[in-house]
Amino acid sequence: MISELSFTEENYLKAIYHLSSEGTDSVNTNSLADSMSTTPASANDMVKRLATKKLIGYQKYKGATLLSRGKKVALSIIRKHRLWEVFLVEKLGFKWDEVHEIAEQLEHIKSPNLIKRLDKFLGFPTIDPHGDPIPNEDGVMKETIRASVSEVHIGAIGIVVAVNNDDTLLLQHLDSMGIKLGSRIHILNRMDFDGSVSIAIDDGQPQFVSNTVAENLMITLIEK
Amino acid sequence: MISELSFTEENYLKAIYHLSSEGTDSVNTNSLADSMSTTPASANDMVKRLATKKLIGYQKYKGATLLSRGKKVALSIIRKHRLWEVFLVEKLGFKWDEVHEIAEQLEHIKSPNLIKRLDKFLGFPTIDPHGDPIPNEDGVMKETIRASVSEVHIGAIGIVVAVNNDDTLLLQHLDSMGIKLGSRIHILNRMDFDGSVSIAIDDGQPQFVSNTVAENLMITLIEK
DNA sequence: ATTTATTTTTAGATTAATCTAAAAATAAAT
DNA sequence: ATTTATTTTTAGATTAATCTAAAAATAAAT
Repeated sequence: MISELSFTEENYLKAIYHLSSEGTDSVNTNSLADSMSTTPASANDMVKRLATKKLIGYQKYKGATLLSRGKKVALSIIRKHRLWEVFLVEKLGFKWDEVHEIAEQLEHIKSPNLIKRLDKFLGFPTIDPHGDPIPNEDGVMKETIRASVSEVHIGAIGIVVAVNNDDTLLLQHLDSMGIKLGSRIHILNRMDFDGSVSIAIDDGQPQFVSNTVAENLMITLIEK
Repeated sequence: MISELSFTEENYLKAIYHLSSEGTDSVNTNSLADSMSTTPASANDMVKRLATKKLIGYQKYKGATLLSRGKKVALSIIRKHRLWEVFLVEKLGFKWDEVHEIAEQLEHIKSPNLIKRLDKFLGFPTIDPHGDPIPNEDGVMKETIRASVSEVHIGAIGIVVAVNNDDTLLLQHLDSMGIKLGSRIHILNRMDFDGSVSIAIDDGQPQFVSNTVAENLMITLIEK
């Protein structure tokens, strides 16, 4: 068993997990400090502490890597975070972009039983409102494929996870079409001559989006 | 506005609130330390800190009393605690006696919006699964009347909040009748000659309990 | 009214988590 | 191959929350 960790320790493990899944295998002190909004000195202290607890591997000047125990903790935090986000959006009616900060707090509640029951209450979701996969109790999660509407295959279905552009006009256009983060998009057809795409939003009527819109609209593919 | 308080500070304020509502107006260091499972020295340090933050009044050797700011914090923690308990029992199917520890953690989540939405989701409950009243946003709560089944008026409805006796036979008897903490009891009739009482448990069929049982069964009255 | 017991406070330490400033090690540039 | 820049680590401090042991104040007992 892993002895009680502090919120801070849990947050560091989560940060190391996220940083190491973004390419680099070994997480260096500066980027860790950055991601935790603290100083390299503090990050270094914490890395040493987590290493003595055998949660991460660490050699001076060589960065940190999660050990299996640490990875298990990180994934359980991520699982809790994402399940709570589903709860906040689906049950309490929060919007997609309001839930992160609250889930950052809720993810540290310690009670395995609570999470089991919450999971059941929510109908065992496998994806969170941001389109990210929810690890199961063993830390296993579905791989997700993230792509723009301009590049996915015809027939694909995905959840809008980002708009690669914060142009107000584009955002207003998406809004008027009923496209928002979390919308379910079905790719019906693509015109070769101009790259415009025919899509159905949340199983509604087919609509056209221009190539420019399609390029900026990021989705994660979900299984049909 | 009240600056961010630590979990510990919030817990101390809550403890002071509970201790001062149990009779004594001014809470002495030893009982506070007791209730926080810590040493008088620690409690004394915290009392001094809360006093400099103007959350409590404190004079050396004279104990602590909540100031209005401190009382407001204490009541908001209690509100959150009790709302989460309702959630855990009614939505997640926890039993009455499993929720306290989890609610102790959830009560410290900071997001007024979350609590507003949770309150709505739960249907604006005014009483928690233990029969304790839930303060509203302004810290106002219904007064609850706690009495034994042997003394309340005919027609009263209450929630079982305690059994004044830990005799195994009595507990087994209650169990076999389907009476547990949190059960809703409707008092139908009382026999004058022996004090036995006819009750309906959770809107079920009328059943008789002896005067001895009735005397030991504590309920809080709820509005009809 | 003293003595005795209890309660409360103070003094001094400890641990987790943080910081700044300086030193040491590594990586990049000429 | 040195010099320069960057990254990482160390040293020493700080704050919150805790502790033990001793001192001081208050309350209870004779």
